[in-house]
Amino acid sequence: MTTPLPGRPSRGSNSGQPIMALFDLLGRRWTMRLLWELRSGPKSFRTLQEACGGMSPSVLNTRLKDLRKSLLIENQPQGYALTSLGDHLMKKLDPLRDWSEDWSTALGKSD
Amino acid sequence: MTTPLPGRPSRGSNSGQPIMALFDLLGRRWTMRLLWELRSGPKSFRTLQEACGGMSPSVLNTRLKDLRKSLLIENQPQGYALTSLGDHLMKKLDPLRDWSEDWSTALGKSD
DNA sequence: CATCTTGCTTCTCTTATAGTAGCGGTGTTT
DNA sequence: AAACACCGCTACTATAAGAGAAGCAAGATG
Repeated sequence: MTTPLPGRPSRGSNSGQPIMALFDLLGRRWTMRLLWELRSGPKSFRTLQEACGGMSPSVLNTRLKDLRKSLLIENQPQGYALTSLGDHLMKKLDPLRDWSEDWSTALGKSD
Repeated sequence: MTTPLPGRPSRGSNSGQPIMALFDLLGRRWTMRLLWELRSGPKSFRTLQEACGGMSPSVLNTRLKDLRKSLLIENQPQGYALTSLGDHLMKKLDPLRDWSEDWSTALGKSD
């Protein structure tokens, strides 16, 4: 499957609106999780794989490719790392942590 | 597949941390998109389907089920609508629209 | 009665992801 | 040099998720 990028139609959207491309990109298994794991600093391919519970290397590789194409991560000597663009995105996603706590409570599974 | 909920292990995470369950839930095709479409008010099954470019009714149905279980949407007389919980989540996701514009620019596809 | 819309269900086919194995390269230790 | 340990992958098969078309039962409308 092709990497979803703003400016060109994505899955279920022929408008090419950036937000739709973003949902298409993030709405794939492991994508948000991977970015989340990289918040704490660069990680190697295998470290990432372990951090994600032994996720399939084939999928990991395709995700890493997509995220690189999307300029959200880059391959540095220390390993894969968020770009400043990716870092900004994660900062936008950060409030989700608080929300998910409330969510947990609402569902009566309040840890 | 089972609906990911906080408090129980989700795909790639045996911790049951709410944020992981959230990523698991949102990291599925159409999920974020559906919530996004409901921001503007309640929509019927078929309206939603059209809004999402004719997405498969089978998938739509399972997503709606999942989102109801997760208390993010509910079935009202006017159609499917965000719960207050779902509405709060969308407010947290709203800054993504701005970010995606910057993203678009960075990729040189500035609309 | 006939016709429309709505919320689905059922079916088959294709695509995405999981899971295991292993390669070639680099660096370090013996 | 040989052995090991790591690295970023690639190739393969098996299963699960999603696409796409058809249609059905229930309710409203003519």
